Amino acid sequence: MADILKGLNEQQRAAVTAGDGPVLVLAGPGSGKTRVLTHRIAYLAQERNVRAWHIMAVTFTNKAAREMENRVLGMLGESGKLDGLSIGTFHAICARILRVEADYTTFTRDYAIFDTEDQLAVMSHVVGDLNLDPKTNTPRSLLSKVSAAKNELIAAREYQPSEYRDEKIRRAYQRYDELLRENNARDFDDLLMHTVQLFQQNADVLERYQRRYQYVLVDEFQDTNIAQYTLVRLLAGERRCLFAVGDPDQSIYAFRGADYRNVKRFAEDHPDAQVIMLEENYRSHQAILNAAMGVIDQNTDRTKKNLFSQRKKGPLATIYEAYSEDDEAHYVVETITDLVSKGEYKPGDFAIMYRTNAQSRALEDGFRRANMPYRLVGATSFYSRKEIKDVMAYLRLTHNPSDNVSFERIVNVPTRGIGQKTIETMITWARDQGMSPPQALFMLLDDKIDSPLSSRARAALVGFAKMLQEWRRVRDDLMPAELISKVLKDTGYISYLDDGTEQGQSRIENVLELRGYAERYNGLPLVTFLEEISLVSDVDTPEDDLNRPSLMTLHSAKGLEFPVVFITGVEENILPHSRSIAPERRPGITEDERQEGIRAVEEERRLMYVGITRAEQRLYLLYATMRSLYGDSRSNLPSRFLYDIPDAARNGSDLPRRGVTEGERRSYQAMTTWAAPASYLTRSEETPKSSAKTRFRGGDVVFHAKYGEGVVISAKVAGGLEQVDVMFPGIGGQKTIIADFLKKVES
DNA sequence: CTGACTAAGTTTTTT
DNA sequence: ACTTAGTCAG
Repeated sequence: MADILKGLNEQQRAAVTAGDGPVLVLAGPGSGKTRVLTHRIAYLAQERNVRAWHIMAVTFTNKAAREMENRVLGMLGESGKLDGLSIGTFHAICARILRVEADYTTFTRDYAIFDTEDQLAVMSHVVGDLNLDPKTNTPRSLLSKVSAAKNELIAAREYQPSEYRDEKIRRAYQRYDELLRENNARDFDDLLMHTVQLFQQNADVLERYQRRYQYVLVDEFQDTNIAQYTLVRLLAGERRCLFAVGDPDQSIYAFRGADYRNVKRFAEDHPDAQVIMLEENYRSHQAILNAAMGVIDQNTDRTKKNLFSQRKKGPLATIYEAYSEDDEAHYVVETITDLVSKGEYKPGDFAIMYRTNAQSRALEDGFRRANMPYRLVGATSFYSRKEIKDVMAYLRLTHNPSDNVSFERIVNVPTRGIGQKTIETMITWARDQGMSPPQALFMLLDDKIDSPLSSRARAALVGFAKMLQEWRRVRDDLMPAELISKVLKDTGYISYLDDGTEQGQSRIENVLELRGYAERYNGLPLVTFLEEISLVSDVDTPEDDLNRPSLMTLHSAKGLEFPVVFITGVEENILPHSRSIAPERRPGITEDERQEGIRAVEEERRLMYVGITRAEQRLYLLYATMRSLYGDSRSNLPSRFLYDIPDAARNGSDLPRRGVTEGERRSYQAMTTWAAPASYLTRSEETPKSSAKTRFRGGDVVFHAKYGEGVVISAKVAGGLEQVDVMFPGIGGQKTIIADFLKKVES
């Protein structure tokens, strides 16, 4: 007991030792959330004699799951009480349940799991099948609607269209699900929704799992969606032994269905829940926390938290105004060099965070120029590389011949004379025969079968079919790695990649790395390998402990901490991202759209908050006055979030003034030449152009994304566009701006 | 059927 | 700027 509770504060202990009822741990950043959950598992196993078999712990990523498992093992490993403990992501746990309970579902045990790319391929077929206009109904947009519905547990036949556009979505959803079924495949959202359906439709199955999982613990609860929350409630059942840990202020995945209101729902659904708040921060010193609170306090619809730290005082947040992204990179590299040479920090103590992956480029250049090694976190994941996906498609098709997406992916890779036309003929023919294309492919092996294919095309397809048949024959006798070797050899895939370029070489290395990785599955069935690869985003990076500065997006910084943190590109249009502030710039939007815009900016604010709170000792916030984006050079204003940081918590560059003072407004107003309303004009003056009403008039205070606040001098409509002359004190000059780019500021 | 050209569209990311 | 999807001549 002493061991497990050692080093925990009173609230943390209360959480770890809480009784069997529902428990909600609401905790700030750096308060030891995950630690509490880890200790809770060890406590249950050791002190309460709960068999590990009865415990299910859900984490946000696979990596977090592995780390948690290791830590629990470290705490009570020798007692060997962890048999059967389930730690993993929702998706991994659901995938396994669906496989084990396949008899209760309409999919076979061998079902494939489709990732985003596969999903897009399926949805493209849907657009074709339904003759939808791909301009207005892109596969991507349809998919996001379907995914949102699934996340809310709305099945295709329950989807209620409320307007005409939704009717198309409903049909697309239906067709999409049909195609998945034909492929014997589920997408990520299905894993969750189908598991919920399995439990809802089979009381006996649910009861079995409720008996098994008597303790359900969920980490990062603010990032769960409705499906996940429903699942957790079903499992907890009458016992309601739910233990959820989260921080609504760190919810940054709403864009993919996470709903931080689950936290509120949990409290409402469990009125007797024990709610434990952890506010003490063990990570950062107070100045950093004050900066973080200044930013997050601007969000509405939240419970205010008072973050405090007993750490000794540390430096204030430094704001640096760079000229450009190159200067930004330069400043980062210089600062690191300086702090390292003083012996205060080692290279691995630094992290550089940014909103978008595209921003890493200039930083990488900077590091390379200075000959400083760095670590790039995330970016293109190993498993989303083309060459890896190709090889995986071969294995998946071998395992599940109904997988049309994999079939279409590699039927002509490397090129073997099977072109678009042949594939089309083949698919049409297969459909006419009531078979899947891969099934039809095997039919071609029989000479007597008639088909509309040319003899050349048929010969090419037969060659491919023979290979596939051979792989299917040996798949149970070979280890996964051996099967990969055979596929590579039979298809000549390696020489296909070897195009003499460096890129080709690195692709070959990647494929060989995949084969090396598959060695770990020696003795395990192919399906285990396939399933785990589908549910994992990236390979273990053994260089994780490399002593280098890390570059990452703010999203991938979640859960991490570093002594020194730089956040770059803290600018309007980047953080908050232009897409999230688009609604507030657009005039004449509906109330719903406006609310949507506010929600989007609040999520950006939480992202900024997550970034700031990663810092233990030093925090640098950078913005550039000039930055190249999509080719041309643009300038952004410093992010609104910077202005929310209290003066007492920051030093460095002074932020440019954003507003218009009363004195400036009056003096600029004196310059105004009113655009006279139409009623003031005589008939002769009333030309079609000038009679149009302007939205702005002299004296209005307006906001422009680039120049900040200004005062309208005059406005006129010409060529169908409202042109507004505005005086901007921020730049000390006058500009003519199209009205659409201006927003009225309430004064 | 393949390689070369052109147009379009650019968040965040884990599963 | 840069990738990538789609079109077209060889």
